[in-house]
Amino acid sequence: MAEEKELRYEPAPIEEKWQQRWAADPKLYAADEAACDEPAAKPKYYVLEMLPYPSGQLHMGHVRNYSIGDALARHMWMRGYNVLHPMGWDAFGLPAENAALKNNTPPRQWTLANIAAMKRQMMRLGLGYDWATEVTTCLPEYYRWNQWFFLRMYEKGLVYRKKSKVNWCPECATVLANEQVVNGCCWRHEDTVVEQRALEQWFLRTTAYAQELLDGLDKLEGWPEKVRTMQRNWIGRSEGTEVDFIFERSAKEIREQKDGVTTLEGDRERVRIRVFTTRVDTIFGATSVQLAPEHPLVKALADTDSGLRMQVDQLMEEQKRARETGDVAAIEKHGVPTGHFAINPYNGERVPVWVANYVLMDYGTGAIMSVPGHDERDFEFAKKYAIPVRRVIAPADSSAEESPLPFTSEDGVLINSGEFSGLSCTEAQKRLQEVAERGAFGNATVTYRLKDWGVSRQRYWGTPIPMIHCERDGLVAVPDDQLPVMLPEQIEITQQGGSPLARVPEFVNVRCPRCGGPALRETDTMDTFVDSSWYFYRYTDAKNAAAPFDSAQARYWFPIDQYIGGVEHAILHLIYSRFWTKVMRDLGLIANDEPARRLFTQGMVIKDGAKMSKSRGNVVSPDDMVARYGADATRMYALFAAPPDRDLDWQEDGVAGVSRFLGRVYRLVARHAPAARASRGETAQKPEGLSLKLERKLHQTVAKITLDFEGRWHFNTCVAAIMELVNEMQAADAELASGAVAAPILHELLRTLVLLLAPFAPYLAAELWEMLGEEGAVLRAPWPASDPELAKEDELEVPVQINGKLVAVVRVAADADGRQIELAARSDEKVVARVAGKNVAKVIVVPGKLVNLVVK
RNA sequence: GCGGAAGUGGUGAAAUGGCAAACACACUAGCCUUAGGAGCUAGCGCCCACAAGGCUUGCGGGUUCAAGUCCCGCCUUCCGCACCA
Repeated sequence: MAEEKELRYEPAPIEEKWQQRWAADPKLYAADEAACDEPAAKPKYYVLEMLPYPSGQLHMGHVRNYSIGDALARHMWMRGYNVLHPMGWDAFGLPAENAALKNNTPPRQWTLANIAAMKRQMMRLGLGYDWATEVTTCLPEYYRWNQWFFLRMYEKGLVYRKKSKVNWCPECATVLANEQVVNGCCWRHEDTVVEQRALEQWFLRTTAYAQELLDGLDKLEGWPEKVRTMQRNWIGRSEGTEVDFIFERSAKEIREQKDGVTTLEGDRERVRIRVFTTRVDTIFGATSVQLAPEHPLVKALADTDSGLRMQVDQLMEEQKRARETGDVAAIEKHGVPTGHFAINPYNGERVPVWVANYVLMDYGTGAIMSVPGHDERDFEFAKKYAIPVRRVIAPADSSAEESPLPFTSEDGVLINSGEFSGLSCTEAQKRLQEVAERGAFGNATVTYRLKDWGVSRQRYWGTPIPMIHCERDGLVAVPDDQLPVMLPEQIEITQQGGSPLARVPEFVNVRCPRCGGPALRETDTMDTFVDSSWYFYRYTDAKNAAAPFDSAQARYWFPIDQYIGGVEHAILHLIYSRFWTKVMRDLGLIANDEPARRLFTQGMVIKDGAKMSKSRGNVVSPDDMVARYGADATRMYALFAAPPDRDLDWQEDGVAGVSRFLGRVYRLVARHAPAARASRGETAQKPEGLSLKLERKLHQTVAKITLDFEGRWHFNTCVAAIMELVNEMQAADAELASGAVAAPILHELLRTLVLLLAPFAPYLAAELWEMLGEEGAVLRAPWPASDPELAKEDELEVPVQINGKLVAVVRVAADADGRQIELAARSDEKVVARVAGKNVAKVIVVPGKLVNLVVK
């Protein structure tokens, strides 16, 4: 039959046709500028997917991420919202420099070519982005605002410089990112051990917002609990006490020996060792003080004690090696006695001062009091070195008197603690803090694990830090009117040491903006997380040449209504962006406290039970899928195969199945479109019979999908629901062909089916929309409403159980009351047979659900 | 070690405490012919030759008229954090 051939579904020509039409209509996915003035009539909706790194190839994780976001955006367009749905490129970063080394292609050229390739892939997938707002972070139009923000933070005291450790590969003679350190060695030179070098680095004072970042999490109800917990742990607030132990030697003595200036705190007569503890209630059990190997006092002592020096170097070496292999908790505790003593300010007890490899300089004060009786780690250490273990807390329930040490619970009572004996742990903590404050040897304090953000990178392909080093004036900020500090384009990337920028004299040698004398430009560039910390604000006003964005635009669009991306960004990107938002708010640029109201983290795409990776050889290319099955089938499969928050197992047979389904939809609509078209304008009569049956299914499907878009997001079951609807319509195909359903109803059935399909399979929906003779974009057609009257069944099947076991199913009217349902159940012959001769003790009737007879 | 998530057919999965396995994939049988990566029909958790019937949501308890779902204890897998004082 000739017409059969015409009905064959071939995605390629359809998708090509619509891709061209959409490309010719740049306003299609643009936000409605006029809507800003009438927020009540047309509310805004900002849906955002995390921007990709332009590697040159989309992977399936991207396809999944963008299919979710695009379905949501399309749905919201159809719901009549003013939608902002942008896309951009996280375009700075190391791979561009590596590619430059490998292929001798300049990073900019390599990056822009990758962007072009990926943009093509996105367009081929039919993703509805407003390309007029595209943001590319490696272009000066964007990164100049990174510099501008850096200067604003510098003015507010949120930027500072300090010496800090970096990973250094002696072979590459350059700095490595943490991810480039593999088992303590360089990723490119697997036999070369990475060193820790101390360099002057730039820092952003994220800790200034630690408390607000923590408190804000409670209000982020639209964020996954998992992400909020991860951030809480990362910020790591802990309340405790700082206490000064008095070192037995004076600063003067140490200074004399050292023949120089010490950096010790409290440069008075006595040297104080400040320790941080969360368990000041155990302080009468402190039997030693432990210092981190990098502690300034250790340095001072080691300067005059070469034996100590050697041993401390050894400890640092151990810490370093452990940090490199990532197995910090597993290293054996190891320490060195300094031979000196310190005095516990509460009881005057003289305890030895040690240096230990398990004490960290960058947490708390870099010194601890060691209480082996009530701390696991101190206990392990004390056992090894025969340091006394003393019990100072008795368990609250006295029967457990013999509880073994270390006893770490706070549910206890102080003993052997002088005047504080008898107090509970919590009471004692309060009292001891008061005493310390009165005696000026300590105070209650809060410590965070969160550290300031080191943003310096000794790299080429990043935002130049806008600072100048002048011999006369010291550090001088680049004035705003000299921004952007341009990244030089003609540059040779080599494997030589240090930042490539340092070898470009035209870049480095400048005049001091203050005194006009010769000066050197900073050659560090910024961490790429800076770029992604505020890019979503730029989308609201991407072309602005006078400011990062217009505040009114940002106020209109923010916060982001729905942010979608992978969990792997749960901490770094999402903390940095929250930090940046708070800084921008304090600069008066925006009104929101948080960047995104709701966050969704989608699951990974896996294949054969493992994450897709080149080394496993289980990578599926999106291009391949699109070429074989079309963009619609590829995207729809990504939504159908699993709920969006779970991992998705990629099975090509499944994509083929979705493609076959789309073919059935295509043929179904194509077969009946002529009849349906003919009815346009006619009003439908009240449906009955087959018409009612199909209408009912249709309205149930609309209700289900609408509800899911409102929050549950089980798009896999949405697709399944559409399949059920199509199956039911197809089963009635012959009757439809013979006119059993009136044309206006047939028209509504097909038209609504296409609307339901539009968020998931936009190409096919557009094609069928046109086939049905509809005008304009499906995207602008209103989302269908479900009529509850039509969706309602008039008869229900009610299962009947006896003692919880299914025995029969009876049909009753949908509005039957409990009595009627029970009657129907009890007159069923199977039920009668089972109940005969027994006593019905209880009858549970849940109208519309089931009947359960409790029989004895 | 701490924190979190998940364990359901051959596979991906579904199920406001109320008929477990919807919807697909794979498979089996049949039909069709333009022999296609096509279409259509039927079957498809396990046991029992069929039927009748029985069993079944990682394991063990509990709550309930009723548990995949709630509670307690275990096991396994995955993810995050990990000497944070």
